[in-house]
Amino acid sequence: MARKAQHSKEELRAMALAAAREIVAAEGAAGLSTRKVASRMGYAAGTLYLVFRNLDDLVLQLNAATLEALDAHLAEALARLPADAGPRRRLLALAHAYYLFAREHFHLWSLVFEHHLPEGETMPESLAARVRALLGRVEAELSHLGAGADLAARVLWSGVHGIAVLALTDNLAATGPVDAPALVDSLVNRYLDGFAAAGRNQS
Amino acid sequence: MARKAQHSKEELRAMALAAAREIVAAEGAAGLSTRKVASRMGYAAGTLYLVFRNLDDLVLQLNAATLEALDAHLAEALARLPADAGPRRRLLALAHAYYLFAREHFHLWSLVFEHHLPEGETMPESLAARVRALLGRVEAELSHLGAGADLAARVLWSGVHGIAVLALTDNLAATGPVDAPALVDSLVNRYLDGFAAAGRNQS
DNA sequence: TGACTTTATGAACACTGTTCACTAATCTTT
DNA sequence: AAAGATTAGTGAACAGTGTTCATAAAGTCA
Repeated sequence: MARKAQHSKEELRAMALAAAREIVAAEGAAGLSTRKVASRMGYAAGTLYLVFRNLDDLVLQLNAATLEALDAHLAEALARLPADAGPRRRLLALAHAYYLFAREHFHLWSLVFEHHLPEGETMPESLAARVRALLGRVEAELSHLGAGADLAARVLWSGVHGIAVLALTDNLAATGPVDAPALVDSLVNRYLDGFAAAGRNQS
Repeated sequence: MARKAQHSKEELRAMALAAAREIVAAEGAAGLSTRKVASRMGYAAGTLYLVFRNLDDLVLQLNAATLEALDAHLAEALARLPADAGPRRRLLALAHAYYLFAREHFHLWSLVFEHHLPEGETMPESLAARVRALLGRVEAELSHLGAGADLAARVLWSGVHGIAVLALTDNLAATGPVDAPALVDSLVNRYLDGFAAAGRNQS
């Protein structure tokens, strides 16, 4: 052994992710650079490459952490609900919590969906697992629908995500003021109503 | 006057947008650079600044063109429908056409939503007008709902957009194979069912 | 002390967006 | 035809980017 490490690799990793998180939160994805992350840690840029394959790798790990925080945020929202709250109420809570998280952590949340991995490469399992966990939360609240719950979960998840994207990137604001929570309510309530109606017709 | 222009400013603008479109379509937003656009036109990079304020400005104009192409694509889809097709059928056609366009022109379509304008700046009217035109198409098919048509239009538009985003960026694929058109069908049909049911209860 | 190992550096490379002094080609005027 | 005016377009420069890698510094062991 030689040159006692100031920080273990695990510490370096955590410091880099924390620095990157602060930068993205404050300046957006465009403000992120290896030199800026490194200098915030008190290291040279080259040091990052001892811990990450490249900047893409760092972003992927930051995104996994963001999804973990989102998951915790959703769990809290559910915990605040009365114990006897029904599925619809719980789904609405999840949907609104999702939108609030996206708004509060806009840049970090954007990075998750705007970071395209290089052609052909596949999402690392660490990230995929986090996505599954989130979707699982929605599926759990829809299990009473029986067959079709997984489809409904994906529709609602995507729908709420779409509302957040368009509302927060001003792509809807061009058409007048947007009340995103009202859109979320309408989506969840009408979709669930429709699902119930369709079910009655079939049976 | 001196040094007869090889191309008028309008021609330069069109050439630059065409070059940028090809680059983005082939390599994605990350592959776009002023030098690459210029060299494809047979000009130096500096020339672009005679026609565009900066690269952001070029991207904004490219995005306006992309939305124009999307609008034409939607118009075609409606035109292919039988003249007696009802609103639901027309809405489904619009939704599926939107998804297909996003899939076929993935990189160009992504650029529209992933290009955040600098903090505080507002979307140029040329783009805003195109967004309004697209949303107007959906609203037109929902006018039979009376009050709440504009809300429903935003919900459906956002929802279909969200499905396209998550399906095409593999953020849902992590949870197993995704049949995006089936998600679109479910969203539009159940939401309209639910809207009809809610309307009955109120009256 | 000398040999060995590992940590971290910082210079180098090829690239980026953007600016601007300048050239070369054309038009206008003499 | 010659001289002067005008401008389209250039290309070098600047500050920044991600990434690599020889090298220096600092520690351990014999």
